[in-house]
Amino acid sequence: MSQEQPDGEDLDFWSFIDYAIERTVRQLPEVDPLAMRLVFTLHRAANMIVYDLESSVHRPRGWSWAGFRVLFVIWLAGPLEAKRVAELSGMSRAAVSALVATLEREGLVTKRRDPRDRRAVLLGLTGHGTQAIAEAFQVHNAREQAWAATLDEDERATLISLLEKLTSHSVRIDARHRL
Amino acid sequence: MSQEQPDGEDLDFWSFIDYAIERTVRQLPEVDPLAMRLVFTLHRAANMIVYDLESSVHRPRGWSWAGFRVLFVIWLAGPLEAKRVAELSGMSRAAVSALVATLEREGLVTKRRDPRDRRAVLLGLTGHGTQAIAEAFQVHNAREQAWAATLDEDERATLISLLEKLTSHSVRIDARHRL
DNA sequence: ATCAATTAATCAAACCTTTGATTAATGGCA
DNA sequence: TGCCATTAATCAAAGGTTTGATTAATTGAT
Repeated sequence: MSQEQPDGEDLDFWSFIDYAIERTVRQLPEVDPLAMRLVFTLHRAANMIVYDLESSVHRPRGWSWAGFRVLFVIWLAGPLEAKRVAELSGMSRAAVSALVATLEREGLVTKRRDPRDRRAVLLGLTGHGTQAIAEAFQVHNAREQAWAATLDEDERATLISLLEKLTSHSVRIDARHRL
Repeated sequence: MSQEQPDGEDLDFWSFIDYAIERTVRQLPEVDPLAMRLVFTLHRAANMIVYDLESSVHRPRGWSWAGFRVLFVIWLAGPLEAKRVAELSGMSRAAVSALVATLEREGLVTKRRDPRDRRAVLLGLTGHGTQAIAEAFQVHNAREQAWAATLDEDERATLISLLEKLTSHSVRIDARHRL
């Protein structure tokens, strides 16, 4: 038992993936351990970075990660239809709608009906919103730089390139995406 | 205007990042475009894959992505303290607590007080839960393989290695993490 | 010109996540 | 032994996300 089945209680955040792969492959031989490790590690990395950025930069400003993403899109590309904001931030229209209600309440975002299409809502930033996102983004990017500094310049470029390859081929496997 | 400031309304999911970097660097010269692109692309990739896996594999089974992650941890390492489940799945104890309430209601997970430490709750899978996660994981991994097939074997190994380097050095920048 | 199909935003309901607080249990130190 | 600090799970409150439904507006075909 002690050699055959290592006690799950001894596992920690870092050791889990190796254990998981070993156990899974043993139980389900047709499982692809490399694919498993790839998705697990990618999800882990993104989660860790997002949690760090959100808790160190955005929450202290009263924002959420999602709120920051919407503010960022509107800052750069606004005023913009809510539908487009949803697309550019990778969220659903319903999520943007609920989120914008919060951001509007906080005096960061403005909403008005698009005169050219009465179905559509145009989202813009208030003066305060513009100032706040410009400031926050600098702090955010400084933190991004701290993370990116873990890799050298070549590694960064490689990582980006591989991730871009991964995402751009999503159409090939008909990946589900938000509407 | 037409050359100087491309209309935000022409942007789509794929073109946004280039536009965002160009615009940001122009407004805030000290911004590091590579770090920006790295974090953006990583978050995008993880988001796309998770959304695809969740909507194609887990939601049809009545599960959420988070539910799947908890079931997976308990399947492999359980029975296990809730605290440990939280650590291995990268969630907070409060999140696991709320999630397990749902999974227990669905007859997938069992909870009992740990006789050795009355504060702790031991989480295990029901027979049905065990069967369900084993089946779901095979479908899940097949989908993971579809994603991973976008890259060749060497690229996969490189990507994993870079992501692992990125995450393991989180301690170096004192990254915030869940308690 | 009319109608049906499509589109945009929001709603409803359920679930997931966060922080800090709460309650109960444990461990270590004096 | 007793007390205090720490620990574990849950609670409370607020907010974020999903799907399908709803309401209103637009578009395209006849």
